[in-house]
Amino acid sequence: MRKSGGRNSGNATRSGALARRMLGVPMKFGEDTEIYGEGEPVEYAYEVEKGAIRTVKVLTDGRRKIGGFYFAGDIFGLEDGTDHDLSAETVGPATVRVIKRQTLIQLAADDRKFAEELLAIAMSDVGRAHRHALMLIMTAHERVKAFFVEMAQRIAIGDLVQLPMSRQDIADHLGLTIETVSRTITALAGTSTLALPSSRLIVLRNRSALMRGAGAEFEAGGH
Amino acid sequence: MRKSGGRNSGNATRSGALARRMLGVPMKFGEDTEIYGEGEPVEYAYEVEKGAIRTVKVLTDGRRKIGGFYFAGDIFGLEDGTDHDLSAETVGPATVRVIKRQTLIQLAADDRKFAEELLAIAMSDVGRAHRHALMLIMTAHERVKAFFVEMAQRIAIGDLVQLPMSRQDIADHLGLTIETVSRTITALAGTSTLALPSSRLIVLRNRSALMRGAGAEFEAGGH
DNA sequence: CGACGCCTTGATAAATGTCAAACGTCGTGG
DNA sequence: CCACGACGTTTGACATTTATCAAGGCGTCG
Repeated sequence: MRKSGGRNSGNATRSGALARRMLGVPMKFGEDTEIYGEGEPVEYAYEVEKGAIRTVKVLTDGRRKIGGFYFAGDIFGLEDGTDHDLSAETVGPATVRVIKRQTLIQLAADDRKFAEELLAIAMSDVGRAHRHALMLIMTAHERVKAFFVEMAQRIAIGDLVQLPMSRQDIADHLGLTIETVSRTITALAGTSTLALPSSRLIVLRNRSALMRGAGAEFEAGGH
Repeated sequence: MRKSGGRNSGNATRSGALARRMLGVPMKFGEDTEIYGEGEPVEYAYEVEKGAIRTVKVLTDGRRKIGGFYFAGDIFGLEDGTDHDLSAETVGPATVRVIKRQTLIQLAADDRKFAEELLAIAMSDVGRAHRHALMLIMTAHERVKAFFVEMAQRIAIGDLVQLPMSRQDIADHLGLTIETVSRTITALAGTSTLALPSSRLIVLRNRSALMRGAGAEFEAGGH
């Protein structure tokens, strides 16, 4: 379904809770590669070391939903229940630290500080999921703006955002069609809110215009 | 904004992680009463003992979003960060167990089993938020159906669902207008998928028709 | 009995999705 | 080195869904 430029996103290797402790085994994955599938048992937790990951759910009628994107330093795959609710795939080539869920729980039991950190990660995931849900009740323009605000916070280098994901991925994350996303981005470029040297390269020209109406409360809490 | 019949939802007192351990102080609240406000510091965690709670966010332009509903046995208020992202209000008169967040963390540190349970609660919240987000990308009909499927799982007594919340609450939870919700419910009653003896009383007449297309994956995982 | 709030229903407008085609970029092969 | 082809993206015309505006019904409580 994809091929795209093998250009991988420029976000540097940020270290997260696992990397700092040298936990887990780094594994490399190619582009558009499944790391775990929907319905598979939850056995591991993962931390992105390099690249980007998306969690995906495909409905029976073919519609696709992207639960979230994970970048360097982010942890994913932490779910309750026995089976994964969504599958996880690489957006581009990526390196991921893998650790047994059971090991993680064990470590948490032995190390109180780590336990708190783990709980904090789970709770911040709750916050992220809530913000995502909040975003989905807004208009198409607001959703797209909110998406860029989030990307600005998470993967911007200065005013530059190098998008690792396709328009289709963005659309599936925002619950919109690719056409609506494309039109909205064009409109934002028209008002000089942002500029796009290429479709995957976004320059933030006016952050306050971007924030305006884009949830208006995405700065608070900053996760 | 509300007055409604003081009829409180019939769901019995289910006990959750706190009540089972006799933790926290039970407090009574009247209808439509704020338990904590958006922006307030996160100091306590809460468990519903009786009644129903909604978490609310009001956007600057007046739009209202309901993050979720919590019923007997459910825990809410567990957030990371220092401030609440959404406020919490009673839907009808309710009893809520209140416990200091710090106490909870302390307990978790001492009791490994409890720590795991706490982590599981946070993770299941993530799951719920994801399902909510998933629901929000579907059509109005599907969202309403999914809502009733969820209610059927969470507060049904047999085939009877006694809704504690107003149409407006449902609309704000589903990201729809009250009119669209109303029309959709009428349509579902028209196809005998459900019957409504009164606006707050729903009889599930055809669960499979309700599930059909309503996410189709809401049974799996059952939280 | 009357008023108020909630819910439903109807007519119309606006937003977004669908279908279709053209454009640009990039990699491949002549 | 250039031409072609594939794919992702953009743009356009039109259909559909949902929101908005407006009014009426219905039950509940004072």
